[in-house]
Amino acid sequence: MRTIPLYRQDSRHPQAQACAACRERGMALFGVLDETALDDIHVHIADVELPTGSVLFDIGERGHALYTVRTGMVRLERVTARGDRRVVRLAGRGDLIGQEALLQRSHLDAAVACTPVRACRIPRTLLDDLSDRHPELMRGLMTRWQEAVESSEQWLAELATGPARRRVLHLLLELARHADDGVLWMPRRAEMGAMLDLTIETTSRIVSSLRREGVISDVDAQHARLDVPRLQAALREQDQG
Amino acid sequence: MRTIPLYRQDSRHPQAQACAACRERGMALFGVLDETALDDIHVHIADVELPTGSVLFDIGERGHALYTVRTGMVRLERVTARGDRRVVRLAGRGDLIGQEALLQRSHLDAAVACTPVRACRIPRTLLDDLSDRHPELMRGLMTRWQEAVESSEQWLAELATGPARRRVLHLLLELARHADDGVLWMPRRAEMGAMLDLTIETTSRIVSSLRREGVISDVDAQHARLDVPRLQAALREQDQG
DNA sequence: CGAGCCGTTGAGGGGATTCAAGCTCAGTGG
DNA sequence: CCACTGAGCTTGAATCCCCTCAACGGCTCG
Repeated sequence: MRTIPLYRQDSRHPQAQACAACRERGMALFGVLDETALDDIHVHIADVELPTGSVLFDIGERGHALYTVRTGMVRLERVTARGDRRVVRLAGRGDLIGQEALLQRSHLDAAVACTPVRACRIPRTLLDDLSDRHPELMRGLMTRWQEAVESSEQWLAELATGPARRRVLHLLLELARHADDGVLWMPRRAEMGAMLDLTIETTSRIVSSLRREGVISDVDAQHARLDVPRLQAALREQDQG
Repeated sequence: MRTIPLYRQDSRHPQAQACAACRERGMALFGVLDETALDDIHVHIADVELPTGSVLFDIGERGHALYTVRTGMVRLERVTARGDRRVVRLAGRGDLIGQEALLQRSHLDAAVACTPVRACRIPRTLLDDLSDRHPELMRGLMTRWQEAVESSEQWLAELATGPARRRVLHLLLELARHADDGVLWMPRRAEMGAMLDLTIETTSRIVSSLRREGVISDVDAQHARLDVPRLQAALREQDQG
């Protein structure tokens, strides 16, 4: 296991430790940079803490920063031509959001904290500079972009397709991917509705029935434990029967 | 209006003319390159013609090339966990597809020609080389990637949301964006179904009724003319009433 | 001419929405 | 202490939309 150099451990910038921790997990965008380059950038990156409901950026804003999510969940949502909210993607630990800021474009969707969130705010100008001096960064950026495409298409294929029960089951799978200790975050029914294009009532009925079937069990109002084998079984029977 | 230099007009590489034409329209990925650089790349790029139904790349393939669509429509589709086809995006003139090849990743969705297609096949290795020597290309690449994200999220928000009629109307709008002369390509009912997650019968019923209402009128089996104002009106009434 | 594909239309059933009522729970103030 | 309130969740009943099953017509092609 790599250890953090001493001079970095008690650095004047607490951000240095945050960046180093990310690097350890191999999830940092700046993982490819060498240590001296890393030391330069901490000052520009802010580790922000956001309570549930905070807006990282809003629709139409000309973005000045990108964010890497460190903990918690962020939803990316937009307003349809019809006028209702539609969640198009979820971002969790390690995900990069707001890339469009790099292109000086305005955001087409809003990023809202679904849970308390810690994120690293990376100014656009920093990345502009870095990408000149460190072209090896580009590959990481492209990878993040591709991951956004894949995540969005995955969402379309599994969470926006088929009967309501199937969509809820797949949402639970998706939420489980982001759960660290077996306990997953349960969105409110209205939020699940915005994610799956269902009404509050339908969502509630399905969640209740899954609870009765033992697929999920409540931990508290916002968290539940998931019985993955049962969920898989439910999905199989759903997809064939 | 810019004219193509003589030496390029009767170049040994017919591709030179194709590339120049794209550049004229400002849609070329390589638009930022200067002319000598352009001359170098023609040899590597192939202008391919594909009949309806051709597969540009398939799910799971390790991609070796990217494609810019010059004419026609390409659908990007994948197979859901449930086992059915789901179209997640359409690509038309000027769109770049298959970027994941750059990252040496395998394709997560298949690209299939919906109509006769002309496309430029750009080998991965060419772009690898170019991005070293011409870092200004990166911005264009990132823009294309962002466009893929936006297109996929747009698809999710408008074509996968709400009642069937609304979804069909929005699909027609999307198809109209790619129509050059007021005549748009009408997919088969089964394809529209795969795009909107509807059955053939439901799709057929809605299309028929739109025809009766005068929103669309057939040109031939595969093409129709669209009355945009009526479509807009139909959408308004759909979304409010 | 029959076979097969595609689109259309009908009838019936099922699943999601709508409308409505009741529930729990936290916060508030009498 | 407890009624009051409002927000969020649940459940029921009726309606409507979409799917399923089925039949039929137009068209191409062997």
